[in-house]
Amino acid sequence: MPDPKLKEKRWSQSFEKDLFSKWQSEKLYSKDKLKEGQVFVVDTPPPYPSGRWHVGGALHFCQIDMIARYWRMSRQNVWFPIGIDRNGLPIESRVEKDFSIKAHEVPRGEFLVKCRRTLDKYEKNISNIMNMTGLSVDWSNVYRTDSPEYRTLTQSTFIELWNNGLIYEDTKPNNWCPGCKTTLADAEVEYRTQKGKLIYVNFPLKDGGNIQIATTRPELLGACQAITVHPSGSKYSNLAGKTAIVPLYDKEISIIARDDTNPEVGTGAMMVCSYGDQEDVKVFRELNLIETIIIDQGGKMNELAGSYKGMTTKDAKAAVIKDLEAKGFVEKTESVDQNIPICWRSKDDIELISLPEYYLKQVEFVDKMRELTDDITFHPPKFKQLLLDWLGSISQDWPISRRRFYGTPVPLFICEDHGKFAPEPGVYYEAWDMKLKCTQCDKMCEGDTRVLDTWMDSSVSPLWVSGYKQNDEFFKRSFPVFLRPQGKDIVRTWLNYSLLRVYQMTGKKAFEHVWISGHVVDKEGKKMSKSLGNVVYPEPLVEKFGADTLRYYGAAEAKLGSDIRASEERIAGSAKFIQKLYNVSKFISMFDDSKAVKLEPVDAWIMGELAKLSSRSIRGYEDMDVFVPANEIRNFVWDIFASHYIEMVKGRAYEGDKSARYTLHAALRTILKLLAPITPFITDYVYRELYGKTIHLENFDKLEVGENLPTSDLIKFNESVWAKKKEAGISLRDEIKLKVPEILKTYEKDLIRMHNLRQ
RNA sequence: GGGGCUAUGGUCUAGUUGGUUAUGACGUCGCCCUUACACGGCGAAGGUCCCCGGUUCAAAUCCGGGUGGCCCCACCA
Repeated sequence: MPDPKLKEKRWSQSFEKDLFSKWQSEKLYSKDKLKEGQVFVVDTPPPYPSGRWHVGGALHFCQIDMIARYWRMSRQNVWFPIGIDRNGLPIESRVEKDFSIKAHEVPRGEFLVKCRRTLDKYEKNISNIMNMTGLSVDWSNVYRTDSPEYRTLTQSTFIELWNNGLIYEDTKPNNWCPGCKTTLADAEVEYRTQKGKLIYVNFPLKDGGNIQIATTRPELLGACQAITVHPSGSKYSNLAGKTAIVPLYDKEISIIARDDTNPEVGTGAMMVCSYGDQEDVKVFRELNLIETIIIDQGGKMNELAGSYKGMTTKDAKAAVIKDLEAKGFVEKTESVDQNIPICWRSKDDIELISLPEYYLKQVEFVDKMRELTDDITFHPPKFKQLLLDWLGSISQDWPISRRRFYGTPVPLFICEDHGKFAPEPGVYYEAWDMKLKCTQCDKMCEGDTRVLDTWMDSSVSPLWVSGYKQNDEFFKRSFPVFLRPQGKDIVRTWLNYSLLRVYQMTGKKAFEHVWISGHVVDKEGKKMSKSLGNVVYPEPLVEKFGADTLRYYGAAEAKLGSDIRASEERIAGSAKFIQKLYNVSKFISMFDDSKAVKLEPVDAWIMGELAKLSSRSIRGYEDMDVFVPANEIRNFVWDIFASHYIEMVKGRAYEGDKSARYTLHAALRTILKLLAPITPFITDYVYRELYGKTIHLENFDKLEVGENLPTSDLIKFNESVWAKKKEAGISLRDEIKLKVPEILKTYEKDLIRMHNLRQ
């Protein structure tokens, strides 16, 4: 048996580290390597370092890397940048937790330093995992959204929009998180279901009698300004125009007829308080009622709540119910399921409070956004609907200011005489900590103390990575961005806001393609979370199985758009394939490569099958679903190439047959290249050992698709011979008397030898 | 309340425009160290393709209804 060129007995993940440092020192993925002409930019999601990454984050980026690697081998000029998203609430709540402090209670500068250091710490964890898993990263070009340069871009876009009137300030009721003490956008609101109490309260009428109201928010009684009833459909319709008295507060309010009060719901009469829900907001605005805010910014009752002052809303609710019951106002109490709006970060209950905030116009852009989506290819197509659903639900402009600290400062300054003004764009303004001369007088003016919603930063990432306002020449070659890959959970935020912002700045769609993946969940299909204790971390898995195994698992486990259930058992299964690939390579490495010659029939057959494999795999890659090539290649390598072709051709290969040796190597090169985006380590290892250069700068082979291939007949025949020998109780190398069927006559020579057939 | 997605052997998963005995993996059970590989080879068992109805010569695949799961939206006071 000839000596294999591949010396190692088996593939070991310990070879991976070496290869990764080679890639880095050879600058394989460097931005400088880009050539003239169009650049295919991947708007890689900048991960947020506010905690340890679980295996889902790692697999998500591996998949994105596979796509980027495919396009790099296929279209060459691919820019795959890595950024880190570092602004906003997540890091602030992390720091508040880690240091047991409240952001509002420590000096701002000190708090910012703590945030930055904590970000650095968690960022290391992420970059470490990115390196371990073999991402094709150019670390010399990493960007951070909290850098002065990036924040300058965010501020420049803000200033331009402000000057164009697309950003305005207004005071309107908004989602308020009492824990974070800031306004939130609708996209930052989540919902929690809970059992609540529906209280039926009798409101006395001024003229005698009662009107009954069902409410889940009795603590808001003090802010009650009206009662509405349907004008005709309700038993209370005839009370419209009368006056009722608010229990406990002895305040007179009117009963008003409104078409949109559903007579079927509750008692048919609704109390309107500022603010229980969005419906209250609407009624207040339309009826011009005077707003009474009885919950303060910390989520506690204020003096307008009377004797309940200082209580949390929860305590106040209990106290109010008790008092109502004591005084005989309560008719009955029912238990109901409620959907409570909560903060995406702190999970505190959200209250509706009005404060002056800055808004970016989005309502008037919704139709345009819809139009843009028609010109973008979604992978998988079905997830386009996620975006359309969200667009359909947009009913108000985007509040973009946050009363927080670690974010891009609102770049506005306030002149006592001339009002607010925006400075010149193109420079970074730490507005809360500086003064600027008014544009119309000599006064030095204070800057706004608020910061921008994080999504104001991350939504311009497509502009940043394509060189907008930094490098006009590069921007021309790379915009619109070729691909936006992201998870389905941030469609309503990152995707939606990016399309909006980029359209507002450029008048164009941000992306040609959008790739949206499912989640990685635990083995029962549940979301991973620390509180459930079901979090799987990637580092031990990489150490145990290697990056290629984990990556292959991430590609082959589920079709694009489906969730992946993390399972160590199944990762172990992927390791087997990596090992199989190594063994096949090692076998072929026993033989010298050979020039193309006239191929023997069996060799021509496998080249035809290889061409089919190649075209199917590439079709999968072009659809950006790595599931397809991963499984196609596996099935081919294992079930056709190794089991049948290699067995058939072995004899000739040992004898030095040129056709066999050429075909073995040609097939191996094609297989390795097709697999290189998914398993970049083992493919590069073998390619370098056997062919003397890196695989990652190669192109895919163009092969002629074979037709009328005898594949199924060959497989069937081989299986029948194996079965017969087994039945006869003889070894596979023993001779057997068997005729090669007519249809396989062309392959007779190799078949006779493979099975030791006696004719 | 509305909408979307989904439902395939013990577990996970494929199935392009409907077409002969439904894919593969993991696991299970036999037999085998056959000159790349025992993290292997060969073989086997295991499925009413969620349920009901319809279209069709023909449906896991299309249509309608139902049930379960996941997700999104919404003003149930």
